[in-house]
Amino acid sequence: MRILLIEDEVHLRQQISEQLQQQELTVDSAADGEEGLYYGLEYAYDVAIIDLGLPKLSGIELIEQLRAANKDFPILILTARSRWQDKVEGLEAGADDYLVKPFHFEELSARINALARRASGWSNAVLRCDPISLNPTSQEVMSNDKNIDLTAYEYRLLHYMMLHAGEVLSKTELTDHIYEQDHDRDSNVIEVFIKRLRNKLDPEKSLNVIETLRGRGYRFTLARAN
Amino acid sequence: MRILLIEDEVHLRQQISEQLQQQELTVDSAADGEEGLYYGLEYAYDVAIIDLGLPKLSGIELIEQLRAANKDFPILILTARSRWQDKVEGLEAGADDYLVKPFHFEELSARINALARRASGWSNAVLRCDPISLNPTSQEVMSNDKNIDLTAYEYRLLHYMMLHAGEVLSKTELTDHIYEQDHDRDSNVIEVFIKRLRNKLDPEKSLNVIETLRGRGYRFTLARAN
DNA sequence: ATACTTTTTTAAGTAATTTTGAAGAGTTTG
DNA sequence: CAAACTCTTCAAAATTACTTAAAAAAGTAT
Repeated sequence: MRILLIEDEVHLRQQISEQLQQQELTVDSAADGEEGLYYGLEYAYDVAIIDLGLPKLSGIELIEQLRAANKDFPILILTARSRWQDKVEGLEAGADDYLVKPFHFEELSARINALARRASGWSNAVLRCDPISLNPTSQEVMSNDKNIDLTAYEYRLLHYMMLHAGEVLSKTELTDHIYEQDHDRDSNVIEVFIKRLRNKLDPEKSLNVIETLRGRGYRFTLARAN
Repeated sequence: MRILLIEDEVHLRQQISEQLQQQELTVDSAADGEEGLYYGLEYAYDVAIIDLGLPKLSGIELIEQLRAANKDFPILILTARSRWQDKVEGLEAGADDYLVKPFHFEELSARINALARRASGWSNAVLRCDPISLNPTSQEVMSNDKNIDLTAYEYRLLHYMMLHAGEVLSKTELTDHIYEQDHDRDSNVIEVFIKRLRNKLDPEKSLNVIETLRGRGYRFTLARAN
């Protein structure tokens, strides 16, 4: 994910930039409005962080110009506490959220993530356990970039197992989470579904996606990649 | 698409409600904050319109409570010109946009559309999933540059599905967003409309526009083109 | 108002897919 | 090796969706 940071205070800029990079985000930073505008128009960002008190081109003007140029990435504005009223103007100009300085870094991080998620239209993150991925929104399951068609219960089982990738899940626990309450305990449905999942996800049996732990349950062996 | 309208002035409420219904939107309306809160917590909406000068529970409190309950549909606030400053508070409380009374209905309509489509990740006003496009303003639907005549409910269904293109939508979710509250749950209307949409949008069955996920729902398969 | 048209809803039959339990084969463990 | 557990297969049963047609409701025009 690529972030555009426009902030004139050198120290704060470097601090934010570093911390975002530690979150494995890509950060381009600009020190004034003009430079920021250039970046904003030139590259594609997932989120922009804009300080309103900017030299050369004010934050508000910058936002207006970006929006006028049809740039629709989410914009988070930063304002000094003494000028917190400015944020209203900022929101009017097309910003999506604001933060008053000083702020905790966690707060900034949380908002960036929320903005990015909302902007990309996903309310749920995709579960990735390479080479298998599951998208809860579209309910699409892919293995090696190939689409896997699952039935309703196969999907439920896989979803639960991927959510708990690496954990040992007893058959009882699995039935409990996959069926509404009080489902017949004397049945081998889970075994049957496990079999089908193994077939569909990994027909060549080269991955060993689901491990059997005799007497204890099953474990989804692939590690979470996100 | 289902809208929650909370406005105490009877006349204005009815007027807005009627006009929104002409846009093939489903509208639930409430006359005070308490009633509005009840609806907002109970049902799923795509956008809420909240007047700030509300009896029983103020608009601001209402917004705060909805947000506190993790309701994240976009909120548009209405304020009297004499109290336009209130909008600041409203935006802080978690509203997404505002409109000062009196306003032109087209303005309201445009903003609702903009809010809804931004919330579901669309950047353009016309929903395009090649070769199908839908224009919420003119209510025109085109497939391969040919105009498609849809009935009111066919249009509502398609609009909602295209807004959420790629997502799995259960029949319950679809009825919830297309009909006002208390609609018969034991009915196969959705199936019937899906059938009609499939016929009209793609008579040759060459596209597979709407996919069935047995036991789970339907998915509009064409990808967003903007 | 009344007749006519269109749309929406219901209902019922049909078709298709999924779920499930049972039974036998296969494995592991003590 | 015997007991316990798991795998595999299969088809009956259950569920779910599709399709059609006609009744009901809503909307228009006369």
